[in-house]
Amino acid sequence: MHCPLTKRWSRRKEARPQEILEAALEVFAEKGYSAAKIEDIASRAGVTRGTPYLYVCNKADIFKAMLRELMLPQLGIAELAQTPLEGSAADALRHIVGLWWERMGATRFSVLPKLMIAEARNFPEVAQIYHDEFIVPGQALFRRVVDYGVARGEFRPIAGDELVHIFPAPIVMLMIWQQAFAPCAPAQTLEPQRYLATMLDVFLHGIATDFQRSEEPSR
Amino acid sequence: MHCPLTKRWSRRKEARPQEILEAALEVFAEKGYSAAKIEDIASRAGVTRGTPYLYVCNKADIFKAMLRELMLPQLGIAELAQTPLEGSAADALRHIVGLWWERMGATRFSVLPKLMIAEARNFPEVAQIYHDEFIVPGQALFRRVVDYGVARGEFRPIAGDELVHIFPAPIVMLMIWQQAFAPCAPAQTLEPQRYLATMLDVFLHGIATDFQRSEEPSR
Amino acid sequence: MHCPLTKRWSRRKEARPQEILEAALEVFAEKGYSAAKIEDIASRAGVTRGTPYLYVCNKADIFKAMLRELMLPQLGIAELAQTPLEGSAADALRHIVGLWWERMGATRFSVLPKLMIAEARNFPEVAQIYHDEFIVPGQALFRRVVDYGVARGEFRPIAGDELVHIFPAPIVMLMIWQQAFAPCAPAQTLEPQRYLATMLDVFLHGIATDFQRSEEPSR
Amino acid sequence: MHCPLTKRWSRRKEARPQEILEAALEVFAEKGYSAAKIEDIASRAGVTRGTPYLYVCNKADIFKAMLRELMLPQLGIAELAQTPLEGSAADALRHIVGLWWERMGATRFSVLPKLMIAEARNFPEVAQIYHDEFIVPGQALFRRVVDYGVARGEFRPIAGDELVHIFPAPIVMLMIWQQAFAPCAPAQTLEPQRYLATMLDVFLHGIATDFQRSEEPSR
DNA sequence: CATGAATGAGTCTTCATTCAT
DNA sequence: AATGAATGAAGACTCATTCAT
Repeated sequence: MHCPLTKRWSRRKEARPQEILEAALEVFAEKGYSAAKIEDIASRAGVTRGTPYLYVCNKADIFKAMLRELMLPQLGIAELAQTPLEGSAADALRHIVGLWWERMGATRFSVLPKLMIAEARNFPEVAQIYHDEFIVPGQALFRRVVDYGVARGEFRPIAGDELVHIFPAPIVMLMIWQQAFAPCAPAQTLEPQRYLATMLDVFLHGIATDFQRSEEPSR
Repeated sequence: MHCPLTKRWSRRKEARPQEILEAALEVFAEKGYSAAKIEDIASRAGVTRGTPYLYVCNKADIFKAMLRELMLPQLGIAELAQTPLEGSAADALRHIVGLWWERMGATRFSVLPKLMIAEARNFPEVAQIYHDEFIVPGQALFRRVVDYGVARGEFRPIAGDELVHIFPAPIVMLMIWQQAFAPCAPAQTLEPQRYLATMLDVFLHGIATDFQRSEEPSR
Repeated sequence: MHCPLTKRWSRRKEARPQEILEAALEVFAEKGYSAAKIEDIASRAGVTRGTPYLYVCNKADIFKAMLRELMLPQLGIAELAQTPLEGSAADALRHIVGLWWERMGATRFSVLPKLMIAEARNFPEVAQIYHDEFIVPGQALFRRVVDYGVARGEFRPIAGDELVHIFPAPIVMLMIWQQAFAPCAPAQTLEPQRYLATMLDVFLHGIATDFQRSEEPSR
Repeated sequence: MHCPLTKRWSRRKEARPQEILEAALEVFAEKGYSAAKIEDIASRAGVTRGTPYLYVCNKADIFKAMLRELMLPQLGIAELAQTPLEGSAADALRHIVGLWWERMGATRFSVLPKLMIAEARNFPEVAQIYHDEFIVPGQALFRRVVDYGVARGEFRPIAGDELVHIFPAPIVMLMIWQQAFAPCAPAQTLEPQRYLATMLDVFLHGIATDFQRSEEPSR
């Protein structure tokens, strides 16, 4: 028996799918895929058990839809990859890192790496999409700037295939830290801006040519 | 059934408990905690459903025991942390990275980061142990060497609190890559030795003093 | 919501109720009662989920209404039972069988036996109606003709209580065969007219008096 | 919390599957496939919800297994089909009908026709098995005897393809009557032996040659 | 009248856990 | 010590039914 004192529900056909995927993002972020319960997602979206099934066909589908339709489009990697390069390559890298953090690290999307790491093996096709539509374009983005810097004589020629993995690693690890381990070290707060600045400092020094280095001291 | 806080599965019969934890490691690595089935662990250990419960009181307990009693001890972080420092700090860092990869990255323990990232929120007390007994000593290890290098005039004085997060990130990401995403990019094989060498090259250049840098070119 | 015992879905708007019952007939015929979905019925009737409930108060009620108000009236058993008997009883039987097939066996109502057989136990009151309004009058019809034939000296006096079950059995089985098993034997097509002729031949020979038999060879 | 005063269960590995299929037979017979609940089957077999899944993989599988492993083998149609023919064909038919009733009509297997009629469309592959392993051999059995009777001059040459459907129809209908409609007509009890005798009388007269008929009066 | 979003009771199915053997 | 049959709580999913629009 329900309590008829208030509206039981209202029609939200337009908004519902989005609301459900947002709720799914939160719950999957907290529990991981397997431990998440549909009912948790539903109630966090303000609906009941059956409602998600009006929009998706099963649990795996919620997961996939959340990644495909909520996360990847809003990260705007592809678009970012086409910004014209002009001026200092170092500045371009700083700019990209800043944007990336703004769009992802500082948002609810910062769970994405954690989620994908946890579930890549259980959802190979989702992992593939993440790889193809996020990792690869992200690496290409860095690659482009690094090559540009090398061409300008700003950066040393360094093994690029490895570098595109190495460079983003600290940024991704920062997201993961905040998602997973921050509560374990309440004393030690990692301030993102400082962290990113340090990381950029080290990396830019690390790949700068000697000429550049003597000229342009660490900001 | 109570789960005593002390070591809970005494070694009743030779290798059995060890075998179960090894099997648990494999299965948890593949599926994650929630999706792993006790029966899978049991049969991979060559026993049946009921047997794990002779040594462990529930599923969570297998997970914790595997981490605390199988993984952490064998990584030998604490011991590593006490190696005497002499000679070049850069060499010390290279040595540590090499050892770390050898003991962890190249072994079945390389799933540890993935597992902990995935389950930290669901097992806060395990995450705490991982943090206290692995992350913190690991960071201390790096910190010690970096401070040593700074004292020697080899490294620039750089924000250490951030650096100890930044430095290990690419190494951890390499483990995660191999565990989670390598199958997504079959063409692109990441050769660990090259990867680690590149990463050390960039980092050591990145934190070297200008004096060092002109004197000792990137190996 | 109450389900009144009287006709419960008044014809509010022209043909709608009829359409829904026709659709229900098709869906129940295909799936059986339990496996049929209201939505299937609705969409086959060209309306949506909620519409049937404007005419009917629940699923069971659709089933009952379909049987009572769509099928039974159109079979016209009661009316058939009053045809005057004159001339040969054998011809009367042939006539009745022909009519029966025409009105039921060759129409969409030929699912009726299958449906009732499947659901009699789950819908005892519907089964009772089917029994009282279809089986009993049908048997009475045969009984009347058989008695007439016996009185005329055309048929042997045979246990009538059994005969009225036995005689219709092959006709009913033909409907069932076509509804349920025909797809299992695509090679073997059972031609109804031949089938009914053979059945009549056997039965009429079977109940004919010896006198009749020698006089009037099988049609 | 369960009541530990009595054994919760005992191991019945050998007997369980059989018990579960027997229980399934009863429940499916009462409710039909869709309306039957696994839990009903389980509790009728004296076990709990989960136990059937130790032996079958899902509900459809219970249904199929019950038909394939419990019913069809015990009906022994194939074996029956090989009894040697000697003496009167009429006697052979009487014998077969008697055996058939004994083995099927008078047992719990008499629900088989009802079940198959109800579910043939939902389980086409089961219907096919029923057709191939029960209907076809059964028809072949009758065909063989009828042909034998024709060869002996005992029976008229009659369209055999139809006859093999027609002849068993009243027997099958008797089973169906008892399963589905008997409760609708409590006054009218159909005594199987009388029914079968009447049916045999009519049929044997119906297919007898005139010569036979004058010679051997309806017992 | 009709719609169709939402509900939530009802089932199937899984699997951690127990315990008689 | 080990087994594995059985348990039963938990969770995914369905669908008859309601009701705001």
